[in-house]
Amino acid sequence: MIEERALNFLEEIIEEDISNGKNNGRVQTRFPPEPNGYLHIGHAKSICLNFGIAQKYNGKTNLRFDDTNPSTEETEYVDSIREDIHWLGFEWDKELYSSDYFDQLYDFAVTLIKNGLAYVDDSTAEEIAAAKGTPTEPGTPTPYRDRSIDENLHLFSDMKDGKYPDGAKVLRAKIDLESPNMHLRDPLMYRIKHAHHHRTGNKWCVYPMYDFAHGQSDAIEEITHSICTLEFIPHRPLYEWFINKLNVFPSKQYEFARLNMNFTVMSKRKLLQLVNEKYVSGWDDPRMPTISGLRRRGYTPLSIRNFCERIGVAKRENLIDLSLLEFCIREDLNKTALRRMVVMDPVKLVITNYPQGQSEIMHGENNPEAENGGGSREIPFSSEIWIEREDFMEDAPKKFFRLGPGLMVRLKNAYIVKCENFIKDENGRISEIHCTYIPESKSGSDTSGIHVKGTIHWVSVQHAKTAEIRLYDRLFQVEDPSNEDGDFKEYINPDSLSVIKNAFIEPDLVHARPVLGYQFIRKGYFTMDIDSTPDNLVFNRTVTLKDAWAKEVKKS
RNA sequence: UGCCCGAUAGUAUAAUGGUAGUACGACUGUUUUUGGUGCAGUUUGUCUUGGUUCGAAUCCAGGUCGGGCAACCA
Repeated sequence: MIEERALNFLEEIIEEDISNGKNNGRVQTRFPPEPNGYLHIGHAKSICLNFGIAQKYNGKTNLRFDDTNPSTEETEYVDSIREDIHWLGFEWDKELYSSDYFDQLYDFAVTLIKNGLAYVDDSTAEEIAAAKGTPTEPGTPTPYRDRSIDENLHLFSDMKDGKYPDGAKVLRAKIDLESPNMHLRDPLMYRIKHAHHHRTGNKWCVYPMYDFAHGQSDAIEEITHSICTLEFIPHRPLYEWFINKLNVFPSKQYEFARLNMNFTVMSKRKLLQLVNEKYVSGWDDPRMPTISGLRRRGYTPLSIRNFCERIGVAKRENLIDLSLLEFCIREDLNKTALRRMVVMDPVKLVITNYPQGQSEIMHGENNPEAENGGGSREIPFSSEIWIEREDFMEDAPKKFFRLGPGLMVRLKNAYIVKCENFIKDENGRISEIHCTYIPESKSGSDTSGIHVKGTIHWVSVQHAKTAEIRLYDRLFQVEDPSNEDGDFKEYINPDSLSVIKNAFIEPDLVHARPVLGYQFIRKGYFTMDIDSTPDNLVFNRTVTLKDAWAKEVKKS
């Protein structure tokens, strides 16, 4: 966990409320997703905020599905949302649905009608929009605004009873058509939708709008602090108007700036497009900023919670650097990931003075950050090994601390070798590197007195197994795809996924398990993908290691 | 050209009238059997113009810039 930090503005408000004895010091929050898509890292911010605040101030958090629009909502999404919140490490108090309150909301609407504060409007959507005016011009009443209470009561009842087709009528609050706040210009409360609802089935054909459901749901649950994102600020007066006119529990709404991250998109609508149009394999594609995508990519719940802590909470728009998220996962995985050796772009290295056909067992620490190295695993060594092609250069520059003619390196967990020769194929490509090894330089019992600058990873040819490795990069080529000209999908990074079919892996990795994080030494952090089978192991790259050499190369 | 919200290093976020700090990034150096990790250090900031005050990032006024608001979406 992160050490103590200054309170964010919401915590300041809450501490003040508590010290003023507001709600008897009770703190109740809620996380209110609409089940019309998968949760993403932006939701994680909201989850950590709502659940975190409740934990911190001895309160509780409800999970409430905001399911007032039957045409977009599905139980698949409900299930994924529940799973993701649990995986992040949070437990909700009550699991609730806005649809639980449909009867009560209907009664609220009737109450408002009876008080002359709501009316049934037969106008079309276009007519209503036109009569609302514009931000700079006041709205005008439609011909139905002054219907009698009795008529409104009957019409609304008939709406509920299915006597009208979709769109024929709506129920509107009677507030102020000239308000500078557009949300107060007689907002819609109910619309007719003859649609099947994932929970209430065909019971209803009228459904409340968000604005008539959200605040009252908060009130019913006696939510003390209703935390939402900035775009709902102009809704707050309406939120309070309903609470006031209905004389229900006075929940208070507070708004913070949603998370934006560079090189990705964060709207459910856009993410759904990527899924539907097959730019990615699904909501849980490891390139997606969804919780399920990050999970499959190898991110840990702790890393995401730490990230949400570090980005802070405020009211100004922000665009968070992807590098902070990457820092958080490296920080966590560095402490826990098992170190293994994998060669992805192999070239053969032959040790000419090591007896052919002979092999020996080396030992490698599981994790140098852990106590006692986290234990060790066995690594077979022999006279022919695979190394990375990029670890050899025919004309090595001065600062290249790897292999080249006459150069020496340490083979990780094994011997120091010296390059004596190399062979090229007919295309001029290096096909084999010939080295001699120094028998006294064995790891752990090195008496050679030789110090080399570089250490490289390797896998014994004779003992190597293979695996499929999926390398991921940022999904978009530009920092803020939504803010570019044209369709955001034009900016998808064509190299966001590259697959290596037959990487050579050290034998111990056949025991790899999903969920665990691995560090393929010098290559990055990896995790086993759900597509993996014993016959075809598949690993996803979670994130690369920081690479000072790559920077050096880039500079020149 | 209405109403609302906001503006502190490259990116975020503190300082709540009294020394502008922290994290990430970038850059140095150091350690290292991962060019990883660790450690040490450097760099860069209060949108603007006035005002109040002994003192302003903070309070006030004007301006500038950014964002939001006119879905039978949430």
